Amino acid sequence: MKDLYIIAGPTATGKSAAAVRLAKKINGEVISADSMQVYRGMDIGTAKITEEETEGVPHHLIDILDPTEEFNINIFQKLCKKAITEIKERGRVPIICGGTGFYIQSVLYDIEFTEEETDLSYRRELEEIYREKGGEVLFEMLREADPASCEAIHPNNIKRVIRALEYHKETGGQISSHNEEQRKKKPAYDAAFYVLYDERKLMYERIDRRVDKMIEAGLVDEVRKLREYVPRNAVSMQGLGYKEIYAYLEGECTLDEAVYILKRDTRHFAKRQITWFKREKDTRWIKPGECPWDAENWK
RNA sequence: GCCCAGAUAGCUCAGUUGGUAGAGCAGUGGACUGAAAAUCCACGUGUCGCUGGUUCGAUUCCGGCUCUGGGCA
Repeated sequence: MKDLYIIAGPTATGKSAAAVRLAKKINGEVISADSMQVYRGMDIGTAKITEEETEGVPHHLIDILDPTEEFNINIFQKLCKKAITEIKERGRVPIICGGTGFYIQSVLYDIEFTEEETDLSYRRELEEIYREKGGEVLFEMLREADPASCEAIHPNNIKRVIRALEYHKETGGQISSHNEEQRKKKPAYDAAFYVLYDERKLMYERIDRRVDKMIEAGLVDEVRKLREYVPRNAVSMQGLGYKEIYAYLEGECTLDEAVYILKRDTRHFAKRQITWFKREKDTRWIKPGECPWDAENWK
C-alpha cells in the first residue's frame, strides 16, 4: 500500500470511474486535480462526476468556488495538501484524480510558491505595456531583470514573460534559478502514479462523441446562465466548452463552428496532456479497461 | 446536347510571364514551476485530373477526354 495514489491521463479516458473503483477497493477518498471542476454550476462542460457516480466515495476540490472567483495552482496546492492530511487522519487513502499535470506535479514534488498573493495590478500594468508597445518591450525588461529566463522563455510566450517579471518584482529574485532548484526535487510522497491512455484514434473519436453528448445535455444553456453574471475574461470562462460556446452566444460564430472548434481544441488539449505526462518519471501507463485494481487478487 | 468555370498536400485554396510548387487549417513532436481546459515553439514531396501535341524542358501554352459546379435549351 502506497501513501498516495494518482490517476492521471488525457481527457475522456475514464479517470473518474477508475478512481471510484480504486477508492472502494482500498478505502480511499478522491481529490480532484482539475482546474475547472472546482467551479459550481460548470457541470456539463467539465464532465463533472455526478452524485450517483461517486457511489458514496467522498470527493474533494469539486464545486468549491463560484465561477467568478480566481483559481490557480497555488490555491490548488494548499487545498490538496490539506485534503491529503485530513484523509490520512481519517485512516483512509488519498487518491488524486485529474488531468491537470501541472497541479499534480506541484503536490507530488511539493513545489514551492512564493507566499504573497500575486499582485494583479502589476500584471495589469504589464499587460497594458504589451498592448501598447508590444512583447519586445516586455522581453527587454526581462533581459534586465532575469537574463537567464530570456534563454528559456520564447519572446512570443507573453504569459511566461509576464510571470517571470512578476516573480522578480515580488521576490527580487529570478524565476530561472528558482525553477532550476525546484526541478531537482524528489517526490514528497511514496506514490503510485497511473496514467490512463488509449490509442490516439480512439481517444479522438471519444472526444468528438463526448462533445456531441455535452451539446445534447444542454451545454449551451449552462453557458447561457453563466454568461449572465460571469465576465468573459474570468479564469473559469477560459475552460474548454465555455469559451467556445460563449463566443457563439456573443454572435461571433455559428453553433456548428463553435462545436467544431471545441472538438478540435479538446483534441489539442489531450495531446498536450500526453506530452506533460510523458516526461513524468515512474509512471505506469494503462488502458482504461486494464486497471490492475480491477483484478480479484490485486493488492 | 450546348456554353462557362473549376480540377494542385487529409481539407480550403494560392502560385508558377514554361525550368517539377506554398499558405492557412488538420496532423505530429516539444516546452511549461502562482492564468495550465491557459500560453508558446518546431515540423510541409504532392502521379499539380487523364491523355496527346508544341518545346531542350509542360503542373503552367494548345487539342481531346473524364469528373464536379453553374447556366442555356
